[in-house]
Amino acid sequence: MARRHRVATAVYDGLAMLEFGIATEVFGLARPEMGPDWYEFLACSVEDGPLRSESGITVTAPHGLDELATADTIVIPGWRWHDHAAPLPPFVDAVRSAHARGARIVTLCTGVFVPAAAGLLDARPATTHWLYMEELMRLHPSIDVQRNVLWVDNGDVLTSAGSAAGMDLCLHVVACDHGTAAANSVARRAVVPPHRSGGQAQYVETPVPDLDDTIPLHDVLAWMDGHLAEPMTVRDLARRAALSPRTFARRFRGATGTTPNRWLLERRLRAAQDLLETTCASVDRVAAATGFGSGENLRHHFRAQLGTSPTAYRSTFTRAAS
DNA sequence: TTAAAACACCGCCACG
DNA sequence: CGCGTGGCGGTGTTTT
Repeated sequence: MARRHRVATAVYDGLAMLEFGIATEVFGLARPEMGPDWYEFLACSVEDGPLRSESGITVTAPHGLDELATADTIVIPGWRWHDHAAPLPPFVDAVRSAHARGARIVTLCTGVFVPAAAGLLDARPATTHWLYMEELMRLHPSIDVQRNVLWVDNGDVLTSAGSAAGMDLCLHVVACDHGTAAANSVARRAVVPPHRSGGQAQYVETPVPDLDDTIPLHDVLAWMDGHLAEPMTVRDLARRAALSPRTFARRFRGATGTTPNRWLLERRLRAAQDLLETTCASVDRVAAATGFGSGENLRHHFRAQLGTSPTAYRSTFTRAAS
């Protein structure tokens, strides 16, 4: 049996505790229900102490920089507020060589400055907290900075926006490794919403909207979630919300950061993935149960959004669950 | 794969 | 004036 997937999370002076905590929550908690192949979590000091978090709390970690050489995934929480231009050279080198031998690099918020300094993001898309985008573009002009997304997945280097978006990225990583059902289970335990896609806006226009305005929208959102299998048009949804189609579309974007159809497609695909992982229903049946109408249609979207076919996707999970 | 019909999206603008 | 609304139509996407 292969050794467990090792997730090394970097600890340093000026550590952002919330983001470190997100990595701990997702990868570090004991999860016997996930079976023996769950992650091995290593907190690694990448410089000599004493190390203080950005809030002044002193931290010590049980592992050191050398563990990065054996990690399959390296998580880099928010980097200290100073020193964005040239993070610790030994740390940057360790990240570069880990990446070169195939390790996956996952950054939260300003953690992006480390792979950026290592040259791993040149001419590639990446994101960070909106407060630091200008600085990232200035220090690394060749990076294709994505301004209004929650996270970006390049396969080998994954970057995410402000603090809480790190949770969405970590859940995405779990979904890639263990399937959406596993990611949903982690999300449920952490009591966060199951999934926000990478393309979702970093700041929605009305983050804390007044109740009067949004309850109808929330009702519609919940209704959509509960009726994914049924055909629905924007006109229907607008009527359900007692708004004109034009206003409904605008409010929808304001509240969710996407358009109704894209949101629906996300949800339907998620549901389809879930059914493929957890049932043995035929592709046609899965398509019908998730609102795609026909297997052909499901295959089309599966390929466009996820780059595989439903059957291939399922087989990676049925083989892993032995 | 292509074709065509239906639908979604969004800029534009008049209206209250 | 500023602000949200909602109808119109061009363009792109989705479905069959």
